[in-house]
Amino acid sequence: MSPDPKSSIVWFRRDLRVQDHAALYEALKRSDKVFCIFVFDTDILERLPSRADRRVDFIARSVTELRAALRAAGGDLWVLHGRPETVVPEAARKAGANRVWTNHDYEPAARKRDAAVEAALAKQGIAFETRKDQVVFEKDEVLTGQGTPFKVFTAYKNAWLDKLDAFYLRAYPTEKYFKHLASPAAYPERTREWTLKDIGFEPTDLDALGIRAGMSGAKERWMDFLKRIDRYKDTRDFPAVKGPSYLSVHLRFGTVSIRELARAAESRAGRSAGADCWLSELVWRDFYFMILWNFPEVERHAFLKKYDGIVFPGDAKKFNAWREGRTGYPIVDAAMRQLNRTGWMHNRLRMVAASFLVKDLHVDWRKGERYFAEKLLDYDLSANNGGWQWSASTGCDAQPYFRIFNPVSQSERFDAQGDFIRRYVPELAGFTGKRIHAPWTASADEQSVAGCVIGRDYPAPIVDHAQARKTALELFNVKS
DNA sequence: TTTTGAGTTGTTCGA
DNA sequence: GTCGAACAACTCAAA
Repeated sequence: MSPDPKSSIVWFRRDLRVQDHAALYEALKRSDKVFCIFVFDTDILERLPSRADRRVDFIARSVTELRAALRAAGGDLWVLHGRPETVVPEAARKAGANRVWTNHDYEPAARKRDAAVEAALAKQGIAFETRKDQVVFEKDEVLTGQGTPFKVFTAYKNAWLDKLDAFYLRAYPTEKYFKHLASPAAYPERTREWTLKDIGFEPTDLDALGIRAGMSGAKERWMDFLKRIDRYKDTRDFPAVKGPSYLSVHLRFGTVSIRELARAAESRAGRSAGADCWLSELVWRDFYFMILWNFPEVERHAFLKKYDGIVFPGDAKKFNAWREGRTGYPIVDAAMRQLNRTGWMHNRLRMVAASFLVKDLHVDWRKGERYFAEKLLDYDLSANNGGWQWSASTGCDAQPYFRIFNPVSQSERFDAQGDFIRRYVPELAGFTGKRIHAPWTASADEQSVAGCVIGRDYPAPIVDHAQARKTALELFNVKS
């Protein structure tokens, strides 16, 4: 059947919503009939170590909600399972579409995938159209006066804020054109109710963790954060306090629009220190997407080339102790146990844990970065890599490498009462607020009273921070 | 081309 | 407890 010139496909990926969606809006506006698809990519799924995967579960739930929303709008969602370069062209052909719309993805692997899909579509005479959607400003929109990408954040942020206006924050009113959604009956195959089991996966503990997927889950967290946004600056650094937005996972999968969030923050600009501070975090997000696009080699290499050749002597024993939360440094162990148990870690602790692995245990930052990638529900290559390289002093605008976090003073500053530590390292709960940060300094009597003998009930520190700090300084003292 | 000011989130030391 | 300086010298971005 020859393609109907007025039919197109919208391919949903990390943009699992119907409102304010760039590719969906463009497709609806320019076509008479729009078919929606989502692809469970077997190239990705087959590499996952477990059949019970929180991210797959989160996506599946979000896809289910997306399908219901599209159905309510008169359309449908066709859920496919296979390799995108095969199933996307096949779907386009079956639907008689001559155009496939999707939103930009900036990760190296995704860029490769999209190039392959585009080539496969071109062979069939089908166009591939993409739009910016997951960031406010993308790869080449905010540049230095020289037309080059920024490499330091503050200058980037100033230019970003200068350029920002209502145009860039406008919502794409998809609902205006919902009448162009292809009706369920128009789909070449009956789409059906669909579950995790269909792709060989199992449900996880998202409910027990209080994580609600989909647009409704995003909205719930967003409404809750709006009540707290003015206090964000003062509360965000304390892991025992409900300070963050907890929206990272929703930004990861696009169950909420970045424009909607930035618009709300921007509308408070200058009147709310909390909103200004949070907007700045959204700028960081754009910044790291921009860096990853312009310098894709950072995925595997140090951004600062002079540090790329460092051989990190930290061994598997140390790495395993870090992973399992038994380094003997309570704040680090609590952070790692939070990650292992919940798939999330507070931002302050991501820095503490990363600094500790690299600067105290002298393990290559890439190993830590990969471990976070495996565990974090909100894992995003750009932000995770950027954050790790920043902590490791190998990244953008590395301040001098001798800025090394002290795990005890960080603990005293940001978890003063030890509430967070007690939550995740209950064996230390008997120690007083002061001692809990460095329990090895407690006397035998104190340990006995606390019901926790160091070296028996909780590990003694596996490294001495002062000594490890010196070693790190030597490790990084390389000539450019 | 040269100059100038500045760089997310810090720590330690000594007064 | 608090404060300022040192950490060591480089890179970035704009003027």
